Amino acid sequence: MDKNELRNKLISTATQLFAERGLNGVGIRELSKAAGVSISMISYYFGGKEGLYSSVLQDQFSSFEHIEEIHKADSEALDKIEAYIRWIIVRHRNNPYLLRFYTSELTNPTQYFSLIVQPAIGKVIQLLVQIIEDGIARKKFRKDLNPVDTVLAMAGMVNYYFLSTLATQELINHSPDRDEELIRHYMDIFTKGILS
Amino acid sequence: MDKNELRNKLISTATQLFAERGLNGVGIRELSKAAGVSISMISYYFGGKEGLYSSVLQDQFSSFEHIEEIHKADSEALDKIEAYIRWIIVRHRNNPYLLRFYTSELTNPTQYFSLIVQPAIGKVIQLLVQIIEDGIARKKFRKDLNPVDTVLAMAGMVNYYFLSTLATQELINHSPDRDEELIRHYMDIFTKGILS
DNA sequence: ACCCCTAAATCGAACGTTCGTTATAATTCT
DNA sequence: AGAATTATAACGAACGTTCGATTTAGGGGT
Repeated sequence: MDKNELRNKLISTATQLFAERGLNGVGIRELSKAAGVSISMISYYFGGKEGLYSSVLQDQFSSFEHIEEIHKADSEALDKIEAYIRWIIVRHRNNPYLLRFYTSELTNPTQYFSLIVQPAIGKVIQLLVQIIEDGIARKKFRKDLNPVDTVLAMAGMVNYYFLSTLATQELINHSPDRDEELIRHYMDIFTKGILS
Repeated sequence: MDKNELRNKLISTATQLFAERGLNGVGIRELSKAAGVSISMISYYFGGKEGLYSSVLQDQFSSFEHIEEIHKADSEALDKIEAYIRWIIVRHRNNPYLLRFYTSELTNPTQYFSLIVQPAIGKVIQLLVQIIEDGIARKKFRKDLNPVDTVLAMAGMVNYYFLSTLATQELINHSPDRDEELIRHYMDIFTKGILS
């Protein structure tokens, strides 16, 4: 048995339960039972329930660190934007729980927001702002764009698609099969607008 | 003293506390003390803590019922879209707590989601889809738009601006003074895209 | 090879606190 | 008088943490 198997089992179980019902919605008895581990292991490994939550958060937002990969050396601003949209979608597909922690921390920040969440989000936004500014400087994009607003518009479009899943299940097909179509569609709207 | 003053005081206090810390993050002792009301009144008026939460939810999403006002008889699709964006912004300005319940119920639905939240959101989306479809039919909008995706893109842009407030405080000014600029800017991006 | 010792890992029980609810009696208002 | 509201206490259940005991693994002495 791996030395860290128990630790990892706790984190993966906690990720699912905290995501589904929130930090205060899950007790450590239920959590440890679901993980098949003794209740005391939570304090032993993480210093307590809050420590476990912070480890979960750290794990969830660690995916943000690889955002630089969007910068494919010699690609154009538009390609980078598409790469970003693709990156968000892949992120949500690979980790359906991230959005819960994301919105939960943005609307009800815990003490770990400024240490874990804010830096991760800030890094991405900064990078995207640079891409937009670059596009404006090269006269690819309109020069009257506010870079930050523009970035939020783009990020909002994509993230909201996943956020609204529960409310739009009967209106559209959310299956990954449609992701490519979605990317093309959102790129189209974002670059050319909806006017004919 | 109004007969309903106590009831309203409980709802407004609960709205703030539930929004800030979630249903499970607030105890009824703290809640009743903050409202300046006896603890037994929660069960007396609402049948318990959950009942109070459901009343808060109902109150929060009641604002969605006046969405029809966007339909100014003889206005164009574009004007209706701007009216919607304006309506969202006013809604968030008037009630800074709504977004918390909105995202919380979308990512961690309680038993009241399908009764209160889903119908409210569904109604708005349906209306917006009609607007887009109408615009397409009148050849104002591109005919290759997927109406639902388009609506989500628009709603996402605006809502995400408010959702991301905590993470973008140091990047942009979120004061209402800038709302008109924001509306013009988002209308611009949404209709004409970012390309120059 | 065997035993001993230690440190880490793991366990389940118990602790004191807080939870939401309910009952009761006193008080205030109409 | 009667209704509304109060404060308080009690209830069992659940909470997060802690503690002593047990198991496990490995190294050193023989």
